[in-house]
Amino acid sequence: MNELVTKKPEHETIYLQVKEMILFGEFIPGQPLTIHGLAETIGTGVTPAREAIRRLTAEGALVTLENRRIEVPAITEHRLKQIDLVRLTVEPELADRAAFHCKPKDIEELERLDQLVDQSIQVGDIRGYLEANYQFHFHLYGLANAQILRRIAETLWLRIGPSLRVVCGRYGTANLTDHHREALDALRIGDAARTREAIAQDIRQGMEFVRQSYEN
Amino acid sequence: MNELVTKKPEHETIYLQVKEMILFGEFIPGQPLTIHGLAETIGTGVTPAREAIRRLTAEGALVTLENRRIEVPAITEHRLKQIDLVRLTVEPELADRAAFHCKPKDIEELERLDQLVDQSIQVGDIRGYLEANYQFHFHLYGLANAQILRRIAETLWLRIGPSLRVVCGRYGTANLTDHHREALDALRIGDAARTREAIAQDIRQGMEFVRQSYEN
DNA sequence: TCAGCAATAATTTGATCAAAAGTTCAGGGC
DNA sequence: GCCCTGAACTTTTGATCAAATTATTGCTGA
Repeated sequence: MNELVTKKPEHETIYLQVKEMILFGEFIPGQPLTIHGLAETIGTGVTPAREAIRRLTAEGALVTLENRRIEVPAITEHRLKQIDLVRLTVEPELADRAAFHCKPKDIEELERLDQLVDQSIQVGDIRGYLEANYQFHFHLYGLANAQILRRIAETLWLRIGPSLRVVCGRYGTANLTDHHREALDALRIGDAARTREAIAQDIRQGMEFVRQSYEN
Repeated sequence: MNELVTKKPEHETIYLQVKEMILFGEFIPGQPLTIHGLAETIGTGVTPAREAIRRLTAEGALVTLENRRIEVPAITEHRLKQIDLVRLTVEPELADRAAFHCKPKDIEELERLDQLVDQSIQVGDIRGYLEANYQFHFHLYGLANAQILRRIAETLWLRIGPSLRVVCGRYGTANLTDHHREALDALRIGDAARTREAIAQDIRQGMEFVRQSYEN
C-alpha cells in the first residue's frame, strides 16, 4: 500500500525547521550555536540535530570555526559582492524560465504572496515580510524546472537571511520596496525577458538596501 | 599550547575522502550507495560516514531518493545547461580575481600542475588527468580570495565529476585539450581579463566535450 | 506462468554513552 | 596587577544498539 504521507526522518524535519529559522532571521549573525542547545530548543535528540547542522554548514548557512564551534556567519561587503554576482546570474534566469511554465493559478498565488509582502511592510512585520518575500520568490523559482539553479539560489538566501533581518530591524520596513508588480505584469503577458529584468531589478535593489545599511 | 596539527574529526576526513572519490570518478553515475557499505569500504564507523554523506547530499554531489536510498546522480543535458551557466559566471570571475594575487611561486606551481595534466593526457591516465586538472583550477581559484565563489565552483565540479570520468573512459584522453597555457601566459603578465577569458574558454570547451559525448 | 502476499533480510534512523577535545575560571607565581 | 597553570565543566565526536522502515525472497493459489 502506498501511504499518502511518506514519513520524513527527523533530521529532515529539523533541517527544514532550522533552515527557516535562519532564512527568517531567528539567529543573529555571529551567534554561536551548540548542537546540544539546538537539540534542546527544538526538543529532539542530538543525532538528528547534528545531521541537520552538517547539511546547513555544507550549504554555507552556518560555519564551523577551527575550534569546532558553530556559528551563523556575519555578512561583509566582501561576501556580499560574491553573493550579488551569483544571485544576479541565477535568479533572473530562474524567473525567465518560470515565465514559460507560469499558469493562471500560479499568478494568483504569486499575487496573494505579493499582497502578503505589502501588507507585512505596512504593518511593520519583519518576520512576515521576510517569509512572504521568500515565498514569492521561491514559488516563482519553483516553476522554472531548474533544481540546480534553485538550490544555489537557496544557499545564497540562507547566507543573507540573518543580515537581512538585522537591517530590517534597524531601519524598519518603511523603506522597503520591490519589483514584484513588474514581474507579475510581465508574467501575465508571458514576457520572459521582462520577468527576468524585473527580478534582476528586485535583487539589485535589495542588495543595495543591505549595502547602504551596512555602510552607516 | 597551540598544536601544529589540529586533529580533524573523522567525519571531516571521510567527507574529504569521498569527495575526492566523486570528483575523480570512483563512482559511476546512478550507482547506489549505502551508508553501511561506505563505512565498511572506508574502514570506519557508521556515524561519521552518515555525516559525510549528509554534507555531500547537501552539496548536490549525492542525491537521496524518496526511498531513502542514496546514489550519485547522473548528468543530463538539462542539468548540464544549468551547471554551465553558473560555472561560466563563477569560474572566470575567480580566475580574474586570482590574477591580482598571483605570485611567481603560484605560477610555478600552476605550471607544474599543467605539465601533470599534459602528461596524464599523453599517457592516457584518466584518474591522473582528472586530479591534475582539478588541482590546476582550484589552485588558481584558491588565490582569488573568494570563499563563496570557490565553494560554489566546487559543488559544480562535484556534480560533473562522475560523468566526466565516464566520458573520458569512453573516448580516452586523446581528444582532451585545454586552455591552461593561455591562462598561464595571461597570469605571467598580470592580465586579469585575458586570464578570465582563457578560463571561460577552458570551461566552454570542456562542457562541449561532455555534451558531444553524450549526444552519441 | 505469474500476480499477490507474508516472512525474512538489510538498511536507515535516532537515542545513549564513553572518550576526546575545548572552554572557563580560580588560584598561585612573577 | 598580570599571566600562567590546571582542574572542573561543557561540548563534540564516534561506537553501539534497538526500533522503524524498506527491499527481497519465497510461497501460495489462480
